[in-house]
Amino acid sequence: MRTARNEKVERLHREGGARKGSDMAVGVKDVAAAAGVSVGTVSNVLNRPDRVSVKTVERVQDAIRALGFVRNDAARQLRAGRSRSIGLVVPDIGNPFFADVARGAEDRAADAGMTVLLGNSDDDVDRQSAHLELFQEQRINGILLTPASDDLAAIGRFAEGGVPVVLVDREVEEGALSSVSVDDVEGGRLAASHLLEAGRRRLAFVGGPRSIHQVADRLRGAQAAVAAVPEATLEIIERPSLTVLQGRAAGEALVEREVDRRPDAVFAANDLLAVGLLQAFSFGSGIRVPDDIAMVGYDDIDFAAAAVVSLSSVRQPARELGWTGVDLLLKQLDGVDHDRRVRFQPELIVRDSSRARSDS
Amino acid sequence: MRTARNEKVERLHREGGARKGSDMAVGVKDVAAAAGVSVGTVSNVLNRPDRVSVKTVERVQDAIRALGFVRNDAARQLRAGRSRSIGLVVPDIGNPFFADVARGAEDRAADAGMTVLLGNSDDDVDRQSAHLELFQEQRINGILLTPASDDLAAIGRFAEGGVPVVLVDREVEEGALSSVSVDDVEGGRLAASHLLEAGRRRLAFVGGPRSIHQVADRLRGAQAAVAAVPEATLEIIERPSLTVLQGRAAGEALVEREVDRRPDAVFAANDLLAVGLLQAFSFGSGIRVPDDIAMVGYDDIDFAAAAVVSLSSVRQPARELGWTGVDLLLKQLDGVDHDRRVRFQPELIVRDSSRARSDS
DNA sequence: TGATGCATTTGAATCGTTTCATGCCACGAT
DNA sequence: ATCGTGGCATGAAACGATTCAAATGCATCA
Repeated sequence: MRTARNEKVERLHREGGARKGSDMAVGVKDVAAAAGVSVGTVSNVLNRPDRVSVKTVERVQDAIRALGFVRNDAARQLRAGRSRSIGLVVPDIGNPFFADVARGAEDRAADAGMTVLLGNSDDDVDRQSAHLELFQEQRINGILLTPASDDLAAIGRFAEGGVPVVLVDREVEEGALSSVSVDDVEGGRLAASHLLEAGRRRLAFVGGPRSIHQVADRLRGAQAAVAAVPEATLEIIERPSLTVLQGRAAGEALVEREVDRRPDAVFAANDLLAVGLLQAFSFGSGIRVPDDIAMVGYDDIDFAAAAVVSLSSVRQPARELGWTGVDLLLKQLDGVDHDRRVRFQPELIVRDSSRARSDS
Repeated sequence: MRTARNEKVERLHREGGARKGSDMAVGVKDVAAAAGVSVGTVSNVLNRPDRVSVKTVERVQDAIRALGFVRNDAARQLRAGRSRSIGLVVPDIGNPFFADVARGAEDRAADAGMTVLLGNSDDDVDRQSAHLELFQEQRINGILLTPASDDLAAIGRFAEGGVPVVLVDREVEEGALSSVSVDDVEGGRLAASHLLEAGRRRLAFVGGPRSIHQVADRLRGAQAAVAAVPEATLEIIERPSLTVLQGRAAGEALVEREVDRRPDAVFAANDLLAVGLLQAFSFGSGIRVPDDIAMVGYDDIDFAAAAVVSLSSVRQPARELGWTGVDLLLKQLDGVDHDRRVRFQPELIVRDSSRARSDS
């Protein structure tokens, strides 16, 4: 045994430290042998250098370098009972909003020496649970999840199974689930108030299916703001999804209308809709933005600022959402007492699409 | 020992299968005890059900369900010596192109029951190697990497360390590295040829630093196409980065020019630049797209189709890039002989921004 | 009846790291 | 000289799934 080890180390040395191929894994035992200490000491150097004398630390670290030792995380986490990864399940990483969430999450995780496992659910419950199961096998430390379904019960059960879950962009009334979200009611209020303050009175809300939590909340906020101004009205233009195409269709319908039946301001439930509306309004439609119709979108995606008529939008801190989600998870893991639900306030970014009428 | 195990199982049963809390992990031993078989059999049920009698399989699976057993992947991979994850390191997941790459990679990985570890390098070599090291500790099966630096030597050394590496959107002349990429020279040629065929002769290329491999190639392709048409010219407008802002600045500079010194077509090195140019051209600039200046971008990001003047663009199959990258990795792992470098052909998507002059 | 072959099951050994009770040593106080 | 004390180092045990040589049961055939 001893001898075998030694031979192995010698072979490694002979090869000059930079091993080609990959047939042989260097373990703590090899390092220990090379440094002339015990495995326990090597482990201490790795994890609690302060408990080891300076001289020994150096010797061990030299050996680590010389042998090109890389910790085997599987063994480490087998012993520890937990891994150093967290799972992130979003509907679609291709959606810029979630890409930003992922970015924030990964940043925070990397700070903590943790790693992010990515899963796309496509809003499909089966894909979602497939990911959750796989992640669970990896003994992830926790999950950031934007749930695909309204069936939070299943997720609740999952959370009770011992894996901390943080809901992203979705709150749950009660129970053990943590969440990071943005106050969508306030966002809707902000948008509508801004339009009202700019002197608009005939507002319209263009939004996706009301079954989507976020859409309903944004509408609610807008309604509240409108209700506070006596002569103001809010028309609801419902759309089946939140895409550019739907926005364009909605816009074209408005263009068709008689001029005095058009709203003088539109609040779109997200920026994609808003972009579609903008497109419809610019095809020689006779509608000028913001002169005839002022526009406010939601999400403040990168393109909002880059649109031809730069789009006012309610900013959601997507990156912070991800960052904070992981932060919550980490605190939960450390057993630190903390808020289980963080709610951000949205911010209105005013751009050209809702500036005062040029002819006011 | 026996007794202790049995007590544990009984306790689990008493709690009704759905364990609250998380103080106790269910292992193969528990399952084995509950099913009245040995651990080896449980393992066989899990991994080679065909070697176990039907009756036993059922009994074991019942026990698994009853106890809520979840395989501990750490132990599994410790024994196996390798994990079931692959690493993905991109400059920024917030960039729609890389988000799509990630999407494709994750799809393919999920098909194979594998999991994707995500890392953002921010084009920073240190961040990049931090990720690589972390991933290496996790004994990932391979890495998909869009390298931050030109220092492929370091990455080559890494690859020789035994971890299969697939470069994404970047090729390497020789050596052991696999890659998936798109033929950028051809993409440049396509764009320029298209503009030439539409009758344009005074072309301009707007592009980021030439040190970026992709930029240089796209330019090279465009130059080749232009050289083939005697009276055609190609002006190069160099820009320090590939952003909307830089595009707008370049556009404004063109607007300033005397009319007869302007190009009649612009090929932008990516869509963000193109969007910026479009913006500059539409501010009552007197430049109409495509009548005065035709435009072609690169990447075909989602917004290209949604722009006010819908943008012609050279499509890169981002999702396939990711998908194929993982596929290459998997083949490499299975020892299947296969191409180590896959190169996609780009595709030109023609939209309004480069249609024939309305007054032709 | 015993031998033979096949299908199934067994359980100890293994992977590489961390933990922790234990041992060793040197130095200062008594 | 003896006892404590504190600083370091040690190495066996443990984590949980997988593997594989060996054992077992069972049916078939000579």
